[in-house]
Amino acid sequence: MEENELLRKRREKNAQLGSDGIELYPNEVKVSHTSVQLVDAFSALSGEELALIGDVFSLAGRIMAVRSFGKGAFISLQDRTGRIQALLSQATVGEQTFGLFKRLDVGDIISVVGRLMKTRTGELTLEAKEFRLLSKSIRQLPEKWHGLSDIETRYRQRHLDLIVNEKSRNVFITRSEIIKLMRHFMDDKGFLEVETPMMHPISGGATARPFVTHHNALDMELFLRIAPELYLKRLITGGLERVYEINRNFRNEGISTTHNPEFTMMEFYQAYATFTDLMNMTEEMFAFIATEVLGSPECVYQGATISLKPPWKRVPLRDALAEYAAVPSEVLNSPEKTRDLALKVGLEVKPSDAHGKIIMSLFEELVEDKLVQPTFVTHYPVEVSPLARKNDADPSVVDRFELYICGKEIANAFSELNDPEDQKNRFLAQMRERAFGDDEAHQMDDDYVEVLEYAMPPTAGEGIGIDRLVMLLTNSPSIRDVILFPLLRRKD
RNA sequence: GGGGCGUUAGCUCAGAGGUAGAGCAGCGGACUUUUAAUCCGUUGGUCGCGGGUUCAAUCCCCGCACGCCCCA
Repeated sequence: MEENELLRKRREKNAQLGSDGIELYPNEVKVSHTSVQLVDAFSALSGEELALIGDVFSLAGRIMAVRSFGKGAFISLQDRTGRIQALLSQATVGEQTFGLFKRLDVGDIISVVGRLMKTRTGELTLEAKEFRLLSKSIRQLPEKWHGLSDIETRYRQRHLDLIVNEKSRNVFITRSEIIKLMRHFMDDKGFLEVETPMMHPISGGATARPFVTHHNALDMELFLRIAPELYLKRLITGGLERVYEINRNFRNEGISTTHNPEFTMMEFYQAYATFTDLMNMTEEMFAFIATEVLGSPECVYQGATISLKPPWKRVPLRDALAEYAAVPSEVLNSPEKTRDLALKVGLEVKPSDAHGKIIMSLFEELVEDKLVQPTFVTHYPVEVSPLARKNDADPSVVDRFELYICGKEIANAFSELNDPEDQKNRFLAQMRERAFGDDEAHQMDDDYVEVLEYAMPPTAGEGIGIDRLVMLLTNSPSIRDVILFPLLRRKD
């Protein structure tokens, strides 16, 4: 980075501080409280009451603002919990120490030890008895009032975003809470958290293009996983019965406000459950998390009020096409009419595309956006669901649902296919799709079929897109707002 | 991949074919209770990069890079 004048002056200043015997990057420091602990515990007390407590508080944090007035200065000290005002006055710390303080800069990290007091406007303030420089900054922070708003800089220099933008900080704190609550919810129901491979010799568990990598010692091609599904079902076959995994998936596809090439899923499998059970469980889980995080099962997303209070709407995919796009069932019953409609609405249809695949495309084109309140869309075509169990009454569809909220797919679940012969045939059908040029079609996985031959219990499984859920609960318009380091092109 | 918009000081933003502007930050000074502290003074720019038009381009034109939004 180019050396500008400000940077050069700071370096010179630091050299001077150093040669004056000031340690710029000392190590050990004892901190007794956080800023918010003090604000919460002592804001209600009067100055007289605070005076009785004494010099027992030590804090560390970053200087975010300085308001100096000659022989004293108020600073805003920011730590992980928030901010508190501190007062440095020459009368209290002495001329020499105050002189050192005046050489510090906004952005420096210091510790302060002192007592609590009230200013005449009633603000709780830590009056320093002593302070210590803990880490010297040589770069200027973004502006104190407007903060950092340039989107690109916020993503590329997330540390600045986090220092300066409280909103951004809160999004990631909430993200962590959401995941913690989800773990809590799953653990309570007797699920075991597991970790399965991120590097797969065969890419499977979803229809998506994988990232390819190579293991040198084994001279083996490997794929970053697009889903943990097949491994988790091996664990179900192994008798663990209830497992979940919260981790990254990687899909080699475009980037948008709802897509990052690596994203986080919570995927879980429950033996002796059906996809209907999972609908109930998902309602319960989301309402629980929203209530814990927001205080109620309602949230506002980009102006729309969303109620996560159960029960949510459940609608078979074909009925959704009728209800939201006025597509009659006689069209969906006929492969020819379905194809004609797809062409009419401008979809790209290949001659090899199966009937169910076109129905799915029509749904995505005509219905998805309209599903604002939480909606379970059920009974997807068998052709687009190679790992799901066929519906007993109608084998052209599977016992599957996708959850839509605010027009976005948030979860996908189904009763698992555990008939090894059916599974083998589904893989073969996918191979044919692949031969017709669909490079997202599922690969053949003979090892997985063999697993099913040992008998997997009837099971239902679900994947929940954590990033999208966090977007919803933090009212974030872009997935990049909820991923600390979203993928960007390199900037040289 | 296509279209639209954007890129000017550390940050937030104005600007106009003719020597580049503000606020904040910074620097120097004043000030013992500030709250975007205040007051006086002041430094700081490859106007994203490369070409073209022009006497003259940061501004107009073309291309590229990066970002955002929409579409596929």
